[in-house]
Parts: sequence; C-alpha cells; structure tokens
Amino acid sequence: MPARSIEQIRNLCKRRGFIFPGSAAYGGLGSFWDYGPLGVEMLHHIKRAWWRSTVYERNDMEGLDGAIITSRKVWQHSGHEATFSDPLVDCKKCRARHRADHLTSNVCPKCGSADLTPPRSFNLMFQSHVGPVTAEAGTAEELASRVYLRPETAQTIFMNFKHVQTSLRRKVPFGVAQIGKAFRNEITPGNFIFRTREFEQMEIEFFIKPPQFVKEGEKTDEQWHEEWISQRYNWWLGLGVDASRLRKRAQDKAELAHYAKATTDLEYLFPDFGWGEVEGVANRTDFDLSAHSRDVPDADLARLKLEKNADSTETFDYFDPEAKARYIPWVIEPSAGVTRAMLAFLCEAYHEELVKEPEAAEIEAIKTEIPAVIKNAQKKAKEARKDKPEPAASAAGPAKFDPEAIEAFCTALDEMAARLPASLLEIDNLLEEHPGAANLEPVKKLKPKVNKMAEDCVRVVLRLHPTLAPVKVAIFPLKKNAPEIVDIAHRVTKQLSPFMRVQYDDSAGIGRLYRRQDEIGTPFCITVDFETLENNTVTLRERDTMQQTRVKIDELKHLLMQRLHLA
RNA sequence: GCGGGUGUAGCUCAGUGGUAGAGCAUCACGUUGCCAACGUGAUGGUCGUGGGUUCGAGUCCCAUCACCCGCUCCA
Repeated sequence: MPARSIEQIRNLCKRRGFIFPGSAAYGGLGSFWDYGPLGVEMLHHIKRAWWRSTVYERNDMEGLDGAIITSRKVWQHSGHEATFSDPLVDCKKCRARHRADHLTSNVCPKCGSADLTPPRSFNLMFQSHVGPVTAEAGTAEELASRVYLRPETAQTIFMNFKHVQTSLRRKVPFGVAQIGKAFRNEITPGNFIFRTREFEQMEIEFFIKPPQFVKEGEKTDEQWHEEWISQRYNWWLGLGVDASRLRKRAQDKAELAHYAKATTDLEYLFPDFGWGEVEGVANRTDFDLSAHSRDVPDADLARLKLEKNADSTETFDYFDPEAKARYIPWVIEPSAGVTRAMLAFLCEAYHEELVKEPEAAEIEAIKTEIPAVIKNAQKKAKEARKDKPEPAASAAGPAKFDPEAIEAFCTALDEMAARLPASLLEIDNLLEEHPGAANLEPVKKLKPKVNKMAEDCVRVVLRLHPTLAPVKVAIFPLKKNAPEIVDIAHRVTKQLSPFMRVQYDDSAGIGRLYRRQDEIGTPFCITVDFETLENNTVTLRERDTMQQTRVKIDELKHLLMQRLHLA
C-alpha cells in the first residue's frame, strides 16, 4: 500500500534529508523548498532518466538549456503577459471576485457592498529589471527594462528553434528537450511540493509537419500526439508507478488552453488530494512559432487569433527540402514536472510492512477489547441518530458524531479484527483516519496500544526503482570493534564509490542499520562479517525481499552495476 | 484572499499564570555473530515572531508569519 497521506511523505523527507522548508531560520517562506542531500540525488536521477529516455535513446532529439531571465517581449507575444495579469478585487462581504477594470464603480455588482479589497495584480509571472531602475511601474522606462522569470521553459525552446535546427542540421520532424526551473507566482500553492512557486520542468517541443504537408504513410499531428502520450505514459510505468494510479485524461474543450488543439494530462493518484497532473502532452499546433514570427500570412494570423508581430526580427519557419516548401512547423509538447514527479515517486514507493510477528498475548488483548469498542460506538451512533434533528450538522460544521460514519467504522473494524494479526496496520490506520472513529472515547484508549504494537513490528520502506534511489548501496561492518572487518568494509566502500552513491555506516546494530536504509529506499546493503575473513565474500541484502546472498567481493561491482541498471 | 485548525528539542508530543519536560532520534565510550539490542554519559529549546496584560506568560489578549484542511483561484 503506497503512502496514505502527504504528511507521511513530508515527515520522512524532512527527517531523512530529502526536502526541507525554505528560509526556515526566518520563519519560512511560503511554499519554497530546499532539496537536501538525498533529495538532490533523487532529482538528478529523475532528470537523468528522463533525459536518457527522451534524448539519448532517440535519434530525433536534441537538448537545450535556456536562460531563466527572459525579455518581456517573449511573454508579451506568447500571450502570457495578457492572460497572466488581471487586477482583481474581492468583495469582503459576499466574497465574489471581480476584475477591477470591469467595475464601473466602487460597489460590488453582486451584492452592492462597497467593502472591497484594493485591486491586487494577479500577475503570475515574477518580474525584475535589468540594470538600475528607479522608474515608476508601468512607465515606458520601466517597461523597457522589465524582465520576467520564465513561467515555463517551453518558450525558450521556441526562441531557439532555428538555432538548433540549423546548427545541428536537423530535419523536421525533430524535437528539443529542456530541463530547468520555471516560476509562477501561484495564488494558491500547496500540497507540499505539488504546487510551488519555484519548480522544475522537463519539457519537449517536438516539431512536425503541418497537416497540409503530411504525405501518405507519414504520421499526422494527431498520430504524433498519440505516440508521445503513450511514450511518456510508459516512462512513468517503467520507473515503478503502478498503472492503477496513473491515468491519461484528455482535456475537454473548455479546459484547453488558448494555444492547444488537444491536451492529454497524465495524472497520478496522490494521497489526500487525489488525481493530480504530473505531465501534460499538448498539441500546440503552429501557435507559438507563429506568435514569435515576423512574417506570418494574414490567414494564419486570423486562424490562430494572433496579432501581427512587429517586434520580432525572425520568422520561425522551416524549408522542407522534400516538399520544396517553407512552413512554420507544428508542435507536440510533452511537459512534465520534476518536483511533481519526485512527489509521485515518493508516494508510490512509500510502504509500511509488518516484518515481525506481534506478541500473541498483546494481540489477544486487543482482540478482546475491540468488541467493547464496537458496542460502545454503536450506542453512540444510536444516540446520534436520535439527536439528528438538532442543529448539530448545520452550517456550523459536521456533527461530532455522524451515525453513518460510525457504523461504517464498526463494520470495517469488525472485519479487520477477524484477520488479526495480519490486519494490525490496517486497524492502526483505521483508528487514526476513519471519520467515524473521531471523538470516540474507547477508540482514543485503544489507539495508542495498537499504534505502539504496529510501530514495533513495522518497517517503513521506500520501494523506489533502483534508478531513482538516492543511495544505491550501504556498507556495514557486522561488528565495529573488529578492526579487520571495519577495514574491509572501508575498502569495499572506496572500491564502489566512483560508480555509485554509497553510504558507510557503523553507528548502530545491524538491524537498525538495515531499517535506516529501507526508509530512504537504498536497494542494497552489504555487510562485511566474519565469513568475509575466511573466503572474501560479503552478505548482500536486498531491500524489497530482505533476502541475503553471499557475493564475492571481486564480483560486487559488476553485479551491482547490473542490478542497479548502471551498466 | 476568506473561514477553521496547528505552531514547545532533529521527530512525535505533554505541559490551564509560578524553576522548560518525556519518549524516540543524534553523538561518545563500553557491549553487541544478521533485521528498529543493552548500559553509562552527553549534545540539543530566547516555547514561530513582535507587542500587550501581569509581581510573574509556553499558558491570557492583540498583531504578524508559516504550515494543514475547506472555499476562492489555477493562461
């Protein structure tokens, strides 16, 4: 069972050095996060896996790394400046939100109240200025020096379409991949690293023939779109996401962005907030390249609802030597979030498992206690049903005791109790999370007992795909007071270090050392023991199965490189 | 931005106006022959921040910030 809540992931991330709150010493800065030693490893692995699959393993892709700070003109002509910045006012009384420039007076059109917030600019782009500027906002001088932190990496790919095409002598169809940071001043960030104001994208602009130039037997824009959707979908599955928690969802007409002919989102089923977009694959047509081009036929401008671009010095077209024609290519854009990917992979990998049989006597004690809890709960449910006409469940909030929830809770608890001890973790979770369990006194008494027992018998393990694991191998001496064993453990560490991230640890008993590594998803642990002294073999312990095999030290590197997909 | 909640040691939390606490974690020493062992000791907190009430504030009041939940928003 993957993570039950984002909170679990957030705690683990902080405790074990994946992700820390940003600017923490000064009280934190809303929704900015710093990636710790393990987080940065994982980010690198995600990005490398993406780059390998989209650039190295194809023959029709090139890479790019564009500047983050970009001319204001880029975003004027891409359409972002206009669509990203409305001055809005809120009515404090009825909470309706209106565009300030649509108001005819200082009165809310909905309820007539004059109690409005001052207009706030909802420009989602972070801006700055190049050079020393003292000019007042909005003046020609200020606008001339204004720059934006890119809100997506895509536009810098468009700006470089011709550079890449000519310098690498590419023929359409081909694509350009970019990984990099993007910034959006989101009104409502949240859900840990799911929506943040600073984030990282992995984007591809794949340039293809416009429909009218597609010949018999060549792929249409729709076919390319489909191909990329399935290509990208499979990438997620290949890195360990279960198909039951990953879906393709085609956006309907109303949802589509102004530039897109079609978009399919890849969504992951997160705990707490459910399906969330981790990647979008859009058919952007020739909108973007046309928008940045100087010479575009009027008919195309009209079709794309674009103004003529007098600022641009370029036309982003392509001479097709076969068709002997010049055209502005269409674009398929697979655009994934690095940080969202990390959250999805962590949620997917998080598991709590029973690894020890609980004490039979304690299980019996709980078994006898549960029927009493159920009986009491049912009594409460009955009382609550009687009280229902009371205003308990009114606008003030949900009732303290919801009879239906309580009954559902009782049914579930009864079923689980029959399956003890195997269901210990489920019961622990049920007592903690089920709405029907809230506020019940006997539950409050039972909870710590179950929780304690569960904690004693459980291990937390990140079943990360080996490619994504921040630490690949941990190396322990079985006994840290045996110098000859410690010595070999150090030597093995040194031997493997150039090829993979390894961790040497001798600061606890062997069991604890294993658990620590399980919690950060280390696929393999190596233990140097007394047998090593006799025959030069070590114990190789696997994270997922906890099984141990003996491996010759000489063969370790080769074996690990294979098992970790490094060779 | 609105409503509700939370904020005390690295983590989980206790502490209802009178000397800042526990468990876990971390570190050191000893012990330890494979899945969260044990002993001894140590480190660690201006109680989110700022103001106020009070002889005295972690505790009461005001403001502010951050996070969580729900709205709103999300080209």
